[in-house]
Amino acid sequence: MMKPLGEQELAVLRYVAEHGPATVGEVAERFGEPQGLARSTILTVMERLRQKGYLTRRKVEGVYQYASPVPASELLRDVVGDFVQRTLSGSLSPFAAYLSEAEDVTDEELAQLQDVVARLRSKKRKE
Amino acid sequence: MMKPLGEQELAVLRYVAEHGPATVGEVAERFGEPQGLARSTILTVMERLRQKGYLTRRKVEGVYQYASPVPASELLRDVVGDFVQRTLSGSLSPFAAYLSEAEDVTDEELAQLQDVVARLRSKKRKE
DNA sequence: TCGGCTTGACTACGGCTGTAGTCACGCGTA
DNA sequence: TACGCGTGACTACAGCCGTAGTCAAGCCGA
Repeated sequence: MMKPLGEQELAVLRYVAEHGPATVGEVAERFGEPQGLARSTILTVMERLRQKGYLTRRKVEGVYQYASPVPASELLRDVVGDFVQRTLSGSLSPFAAYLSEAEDVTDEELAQLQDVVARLRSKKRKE
Repeated sequence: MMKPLGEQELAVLRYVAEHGPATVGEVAERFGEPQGLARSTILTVMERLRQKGYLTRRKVEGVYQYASPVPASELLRDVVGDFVQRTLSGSLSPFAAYLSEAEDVTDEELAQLQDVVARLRSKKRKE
């Protein structure tokens, strides 16, 4: 079970996971400010993420550098898994239904999906 | 934008959407009790869902029958869409990543996915 | 040396969600 | 008729999350 993450929390976590180790000041400036978030807000969120184990920090030249112990891709994969389990009770059909209505699937995403479906099929055959 | 739904709220909504119109008493008995939820809890949740517009009700022989205005499948599809937008900022890659690790994809789900990917491809070609 | 800016810890507060108690009302039965 | 039971409205409360102010300490430049 993942500890639950709020929407904003995840957004911040993603930012940190994607933009390498960063200080609160950096995140506040580059991520928070554009969205009108106060520095203290970013600080609070990051500290909560650390408490939940999603971020670690290390003092470098007097200031804390925060980093995600897992890469962003893995993080998001887990988030999706959690969503499928908790919210869809494990069923993938709703996803398929969503996809079939989805408007803007990029070529790349489509290719990824196709690839993964093909892989699942061959795995299935082997079983 | 969907009004946000809590996890439990969605579970109840799903139950009602899938098991036709039902009274609070019925939902409490068949859905709530097995999970140790008090009748008043179910009532509160259902009323909140109604306030948010996810449920409607109609008095039938003195008692309210609650129903979902949209079928469960559509509901879940929208929930997925909302998740993809809000949480993944519209990107499908994390979902592909999840799938490639997924353990228990049923034959049926796989078929659905394959189908939908094929459909997306042909649609793409036409554009 | 002193004042300002950066940093970090603490505190706060409102809203949403999960959970539930309580109370009043109406209907059916004893 | 009086009581019990199902039903529904209201109230409550704790936890989590989004948001932020404030304060103390340290560092750097005037």
